[in-house]
Formats: sequence, structure tokens, C-alpha cells
Amino acid sequence: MSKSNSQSYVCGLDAAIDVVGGKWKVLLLWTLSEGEKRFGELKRCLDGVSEKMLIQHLRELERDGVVHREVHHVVPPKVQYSLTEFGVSLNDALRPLGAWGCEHKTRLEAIRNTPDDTSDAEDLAATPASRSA
Amino acid sequence: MSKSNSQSYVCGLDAAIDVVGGKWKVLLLWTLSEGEKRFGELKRCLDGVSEKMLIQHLRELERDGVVHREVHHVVPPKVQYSLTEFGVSLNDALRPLGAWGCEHKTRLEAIRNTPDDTSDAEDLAATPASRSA
DNA sequence: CCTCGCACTCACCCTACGGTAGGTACCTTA
DNA sequence: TAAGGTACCTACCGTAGGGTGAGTGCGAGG
Repeated sequence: MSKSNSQSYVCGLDAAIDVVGGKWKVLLLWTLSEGEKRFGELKRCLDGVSEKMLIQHLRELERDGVVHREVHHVVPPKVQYSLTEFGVSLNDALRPLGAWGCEHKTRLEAIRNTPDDTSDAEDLAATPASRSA
Repeated sequence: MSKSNSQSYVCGLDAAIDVVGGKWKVLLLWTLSEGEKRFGELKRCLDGVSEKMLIQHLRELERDGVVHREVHHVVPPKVQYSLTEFGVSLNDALRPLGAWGCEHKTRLEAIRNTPDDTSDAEDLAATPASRSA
């Protein structure tokens, strides 16, 4: 992502979103929170991710210090990925957000699956009808 | 964003990230958490956002039900944006993440400002010949 | 009269994010 | 001998996310 890279984050949220803002990043964290996993396992767990993206995101997460990469120099290559304490703390910080998303996910899915309502009938030129949150 | 749009979210985190995953979304939420603000105010608060993105993100957040848009039909147009209860709950859910980011933001900034280390000396493809383990 | 500010809209452009496909070095199994 | 698995790398390519700049309708200020 790197939305505001190479300059100061405003409130910390930027930083966090920056770390976690890839397409598969949160899935990776989520999956790794179950425990150590190797590359192929992750690939199978995420199901749909391309190897390129998996590696890329793993590298970024490693670089950010949230995942640990352990290479075993054995004949069929074996690499274990796991969360660092940093990553665990990140996962903890993400938990409320996950709960929020879980709680409202059906609603959000519904919104996103509507064929684009464009329900701005009451825009700058219509009756200010009663709306409710 | 819409990383996995029109299909089920895996763990709720996807959904949340989807809502909040724009470049300025979290900043918007953060800014709006201070209270009702009008368009120009937001523009000045975020400082650097283009009007297009501001509107776009505001629209998306409105569509997701996290911000409320109130149009006053006065001669110089006046539009007030505020958080809905939904948005407030989202902000609450984001707070730990913000705290996490705040706590580690210097570290993350440092990582992101390093001119790309590529410190993988012991990789799988480092020494092409001498690797018999 | 000209311009500015508000709150947008529209058109164009460019980057980077993400996907696809093919290749690598080594060993195991059929 | 061929196929397959492991953990990658590399090049190419399409799209969408984001940026720039102009225009709009209206009143206020210089």
C-alpha cells in the first residue's frame, strides 16, 4: 500500500493500515495466528492467492517485523512462517476491528452487493427526506 | 478497495478493511470523530487530499453507513458530514489499531524510510553453489 | 466587472497493485 | 525417463486506485 510512505503518519492508524493494507495481509495474519505454517500451507489456506502476492506480502510483513521467516536448508526446501510478538500484538489490535466487521459483515455485504443504488435522489436538489442511521 | 467484493468475507476483518481501506478513509473517520465538519473543513484538515478523492471516499463511507451527509440548501452550498453511530462504533473498533500504530509508528516509519535493505544474505538462492547443508 | 469560495462533477492520465505464466534447483515417486 | 512437489524469481499485462485540472451555479467582496 504505502499510502503515505516516506513521510509522517498522522495518527498511527495510517501506519497500521499501511502494514495491514494489502489484499491478503489480514488473511495472512489471521492464518498465521493459528500457528507456524509453511509456504505451501499458507498457499492452500488462503486459496486463491497467487504465489507472487503471497511471497510479496510475506516479505513485506517480514520487513515490517510482524512475521518471522525460518529457512530450513533441507533438500526439499522448507520455510516456516510465524508471527513475531509484534505480529501477535498487531493481531490483538486487529481483533476489535475483526469483531466489528464480523458483526456487520452481512450488512456490508448487502451494501456491496446492491447493483449500485445511486440512491442520491435527495441530493442538492430534492426534498430532505427523513433518514435514519 | 473492494478486495473480495460481491462475495463472502472470510473473517470480518476483510469487511472492516474493505470499509476503511482507502487512502484517506481512516483520516476521514479520525477527523470526523472530532465532530461535524463541512466539506471545505475536511479538505483543509486532511491537507493534501484531492477533492475528487475526498468526495469519493465520503460517498463510499456514506454508502457504508458510517458517515452522515446533511445538505443545507443555502445560497453558498453547505454540507455537513458527521459520523453515524455505526461510524462511531467503527472508530471505537479502530482505536486499538490506532494505538498499536501510534506505539510503533516510529519503528514503521524507520523501516519504510530505509532505502530498501534487501538484507537476505541467507536466502534460498543466495549462494548458488555451496549449499549442501 | 472580475474574481474568489463553496461543493461538487467530469475528463484525462499515471502508477502500482495484483494476476498469469514460465523458469529455477533439487529430490522423490512412478 | 517423466512427472511432481517445494519455495521461490522474473517478466509481462490489465485494471483500478488515486492525482490533476478544468468547469459549474450562485453570491459576496474588491
